[in-house]
Amino acid sequence: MSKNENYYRRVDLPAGELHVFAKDELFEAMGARTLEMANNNLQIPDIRYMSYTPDAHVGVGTCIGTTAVWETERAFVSPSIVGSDIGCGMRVHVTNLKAEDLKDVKLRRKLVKAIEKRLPVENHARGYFSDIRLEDALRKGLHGLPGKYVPDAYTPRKATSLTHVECSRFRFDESWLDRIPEQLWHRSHRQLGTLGGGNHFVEIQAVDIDEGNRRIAEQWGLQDGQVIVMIHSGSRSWGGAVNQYCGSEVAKTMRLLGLGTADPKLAFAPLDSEAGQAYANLMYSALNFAVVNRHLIGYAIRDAFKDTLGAPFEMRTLYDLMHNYAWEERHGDASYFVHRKGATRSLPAGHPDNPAPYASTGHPALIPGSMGTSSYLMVGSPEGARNYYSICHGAGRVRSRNATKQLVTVDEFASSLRIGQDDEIVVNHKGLESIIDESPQAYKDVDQIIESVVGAGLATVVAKCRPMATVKGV
DNA sequence: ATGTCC
Repeated sequence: MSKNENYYRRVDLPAGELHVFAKDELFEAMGARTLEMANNNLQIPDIRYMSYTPDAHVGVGTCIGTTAVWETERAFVSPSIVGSDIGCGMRVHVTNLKAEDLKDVKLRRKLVKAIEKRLPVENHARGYFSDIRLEDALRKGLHGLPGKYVPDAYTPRKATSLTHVECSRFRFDESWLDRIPEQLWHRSHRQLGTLGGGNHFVEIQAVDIDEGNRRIAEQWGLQDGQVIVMIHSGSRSWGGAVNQYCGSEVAKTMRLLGLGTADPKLAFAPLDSEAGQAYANLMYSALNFAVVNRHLIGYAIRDAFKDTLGAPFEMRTLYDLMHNYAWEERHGDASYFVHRKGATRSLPAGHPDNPAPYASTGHPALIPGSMGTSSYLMVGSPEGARNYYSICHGAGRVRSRNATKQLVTVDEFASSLRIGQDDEIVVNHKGLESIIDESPQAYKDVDQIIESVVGAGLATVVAKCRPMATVKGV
């Protein structure tokens, strides 16, 4: 780590201050368009704080990597600063396996096949959980699931399904659900327990503990070489339904109140307006969907492991958390409405908002890398308060899907996954052509992102997680 | 991201 490196700067834009947490070369690579977008977002009335994490890049209306904060009493809510996949986030399960148990590439292939059998990954796929009512999941989150799906039977010594999550149930005014048209409801039926496409994935990884945080790693129950399962998915078409219905409501309100910026795609409304309330309440239903969806993906993977390995198998939940959402948080003595779009909350030890099991360590912050590269388990630092405890959400895209398809060959992609070697990262796609836009060259180097977060003092590394097998949608 | 244009 170079001593003269800067990891933070304040950028004074015409509309206000943008705080950027990134090492110099990452900041310089962000480009003028990211600053233009910040300047538009800073024109939303009464905004109190806005920042970019080092993985920030251009998105629709608002950059992915944004944290934007209002005081709750005069808050605006913005579908653009939540992002299209409401509730998108990460989940990690800790197995009782060691990496050497999965050393045989044939076994990893068998495992990937077993996962595909229980986890629909193709476009338009229906989920297998036909006895779960969509309404119950939307209203009550994990508490709306039948008992058999809260699989603590797999974690006999410790119940972790409901306690080791950022939030097991988002409460909201459920009468807003009636506003969603029947046709949009229909799309979401039987979609719980499906992976989705794009950057969503399930990955089997091996843990490498960082010496500096070995004590915390042990308190989290992690050991070197331990196999974990990392899940990245969101609210599928239900989030889309919420955006579709609320998008037009928010647009109406903006016209009525004469609100807007240079970017017509940047949508926002006062939180206490009719449209703001519609969006906030229905957004919470989508957060419930996303948490339940990742939970059920975990449930399916447990069964796949059990089918493949037999033997006593455990897969307790380490944590589930989001990186596309907005909600109320207390900071100091005041209440704030915090938006995170491609940003992860990372609370330090002792912070009162940690779930009970992580009160004394801080909760795990789950940061995925790109395909073929490592992922990270982080923990927040007290100094993270200066950024409302937001850190990065992953590597961050560096070139478009089309540009990546132009640039990267199938052979290059295959070699980055070490296809054909003993330590091959097994992928569920026979041909890599269809997911070449997810190759590592589409993304920034996650190690540089992590170095920036650590260098800025926002969080520290607890473990680096090496990929062994990956399941992707299309 | 998304039954990615019913």
